[in-house]
Amino acid sequence: MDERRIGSLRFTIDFSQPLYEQILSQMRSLIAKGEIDVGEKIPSVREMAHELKINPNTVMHAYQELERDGLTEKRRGQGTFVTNSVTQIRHFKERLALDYTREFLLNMRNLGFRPDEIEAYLEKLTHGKGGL
Amino acid sequence: MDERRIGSLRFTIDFSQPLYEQILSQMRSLIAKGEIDVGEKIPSVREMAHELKINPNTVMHAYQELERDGLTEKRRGQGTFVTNSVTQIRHFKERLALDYTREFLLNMRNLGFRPDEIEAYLEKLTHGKGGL
DNA sequence: GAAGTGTATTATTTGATATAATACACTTGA
DNA sequence: TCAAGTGTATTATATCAAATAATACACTTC
Repeated sequence: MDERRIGSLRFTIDFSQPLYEQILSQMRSLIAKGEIDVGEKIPSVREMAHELKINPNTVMHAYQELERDGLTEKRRGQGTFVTNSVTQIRHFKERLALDYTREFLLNMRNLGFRPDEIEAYLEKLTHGKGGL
Repeated sequence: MDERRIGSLRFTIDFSQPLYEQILSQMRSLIAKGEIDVGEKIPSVREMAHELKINPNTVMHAYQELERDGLTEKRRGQGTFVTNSVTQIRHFKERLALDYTREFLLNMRNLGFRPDEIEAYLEKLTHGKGGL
């Protein structure tokens, strides 16, 4: 587990997942939660690679996925910027939320849980002592 | 997408995931839902490999995980059997349900959803027209 | 003892992941 | 103008997980 600060952003890298996926998911989260502003510049490929001590190609991989998500736009010679479209970001969140929820429901149903049981279980876990 | 019947069991194999993981998750589901009875014999490594047209070693991999889950017991010269312990199976379901739910909550929170929003979203999706 | 079990070993292939080194195209600003 | 900083592309290499292949061994049942 390795933690690095890049500008005002905090990144945590380990070896449990592919590096580019870790960058991708953390960047998605930062943008989705508005911790990076709309239109704001994100760290350059080279800076990110240098700070995280990984290869620029690996960062590139993550950044290309971000653009496919519609979350960023690249400007040659300038850098990579979060999209100005709040709508784009909202759509991304809706898309991913739907994916996550469907996967969760499928997993639980494969264990034999019925829809009402799933809701009850989630509620119990959410409201339980200790939270989460 | 390839579908095979092995005895009374139905298996579906594709190339979206590692083969042993597909066997593992489908077998887990069959046992968890009681579609294979407690104490019942499951297909032999060789039979499964032959029917699914894959390598016995790959089936072995999945079966070893099943045993680590506490869902099966192996008897040399006889075969692999679902555990007789209903408690074991219940514990496995509780363990996995907790994992799935925690992962789901983490994913949603990373998108900026608050706990009450997550519950509301799940409920909306579950009770919506079309189901699932 | 033959047939069917799980198990172990060794070798090989394939694809995803990551690194490395380099070069090119574009933009900005001194 | 040109240096510095951007994204991009290419080629080569290394590593590891996943899967296959071929065999052999130990055990159980009939």
